[in-house]
Amino acid sequence: MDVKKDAQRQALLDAASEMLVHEGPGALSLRKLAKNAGASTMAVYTAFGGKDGLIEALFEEAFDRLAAVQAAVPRDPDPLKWLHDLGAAYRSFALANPAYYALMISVTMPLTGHVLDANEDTPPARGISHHPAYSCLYQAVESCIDEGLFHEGLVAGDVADMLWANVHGLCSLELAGYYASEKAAQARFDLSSETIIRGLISDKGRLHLDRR
Amino acid sequence: MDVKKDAQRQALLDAASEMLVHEGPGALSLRKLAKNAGASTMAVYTAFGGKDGLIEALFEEAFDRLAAVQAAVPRDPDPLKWLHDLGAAYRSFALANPAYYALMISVTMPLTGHVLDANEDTPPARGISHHPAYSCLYQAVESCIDEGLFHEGLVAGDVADMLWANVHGLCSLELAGYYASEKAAQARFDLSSETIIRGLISDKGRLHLDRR
DNA sequence: CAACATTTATAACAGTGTTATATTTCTGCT
DNA sequence: AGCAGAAATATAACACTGTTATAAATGTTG
Repeated sequence: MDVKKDAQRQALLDAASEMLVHEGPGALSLRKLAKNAGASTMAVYTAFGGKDGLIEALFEEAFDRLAAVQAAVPRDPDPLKWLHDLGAAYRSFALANPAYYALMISVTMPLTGHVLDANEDTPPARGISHHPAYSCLYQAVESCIDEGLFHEGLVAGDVADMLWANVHGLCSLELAGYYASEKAAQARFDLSSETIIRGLISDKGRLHLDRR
Repeated sequence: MDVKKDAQRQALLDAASEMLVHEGPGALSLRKLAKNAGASTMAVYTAFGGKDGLIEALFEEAFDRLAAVQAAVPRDPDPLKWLHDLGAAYRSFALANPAYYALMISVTMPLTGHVLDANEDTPPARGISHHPAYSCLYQAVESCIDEGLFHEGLVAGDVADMLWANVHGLCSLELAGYYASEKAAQARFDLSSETIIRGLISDKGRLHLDRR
């Protein structure tokens, strides 16, 4: 019965998610999880192959949630506005789900495990570039380029990567408590997006910006 | 004898640093550390108060190393060039010391421990804004503003924070393996710094840029 | 229905950080 | 100097962790 197996797997995932959100990634132990989900410790091994598999599953769920948040952002006719709203939604997600966000970072930069060696085969970009969580951002950038709002020669993927890295840096520092207040963090966020947009737009984009 | 105590403390710190660099943060166990340093497990408790204290000490050492790298960057007469070189040096540090860099991130965003609650008192910005590792960046931005290269109304601290967050985001994603190659990562880095500078400079700054 | 495969539960194993308990060492004062 | 008292040590125990072996129960298939 695949349905029963999937049900148990989902129950474990839900319980793990609950523990993750309420007690943080550090409090996620297999024994407590099994107790909370009303299962045995071994269930985690048959369903996920071990703790790493469970973390990976939670990692994917985090990205799915982010993708849902990004997809829910209204596609403003002005691609620059859309781009801005996507960034704000990203930050909202990070602030609303700090444990998930911490998990997303921790898995890609494994602290509990080992440091990535140079000779270790890292899955190419972890396939994030092709994840739904990324596609909205990519499309918004593409729209800006198609409408000639940006400078000549800019490649959508490069620009999207840059924007992603920027909001990621801002959010991770904010969650780490680097900024004195949420207001200060918001100010950094606004300044960043404003500055980067200013650096990207061409003269035509500037015209477009004045006109709206 | 304080000198003896400090010597033992330094020996433990050196051994921990060695283990951190060669085996990653996950392999740093107190028992192995004590064995490597030729001491007892309790020595870590008398010297650092526990593993958290040790991690904190390594964290401070990481920032000190970063500060040294930043301070070693030649202070180019052109503050924009200086700013660029500081960013490049930051990335070099992150790539050369991935374990230390991972530690810097992990402590500020405690994964092994708990997630920061809203009611938890986070030391204001962890005092990083006043750390030597930050001051070069701040001074370079200040120079740009003093020379009128940037737009009116920009505050040095805000701009420095923004730049820090940006390079941090880029480096952490690069170390996480998000980019297909080092060349791709370099391209993102160049595009980012170029775009942000373009977004910051005023018309006078543009003139300055053309003239050099 | 019987034979095989899979998934459970229980317990054991090898680790971890931390703490308790003596023992030793060092410090400071008369 | 010598002797309290304090501090640092070493050893072992404790409560945990993820993982693995073993055996019983369950499910699947010919």
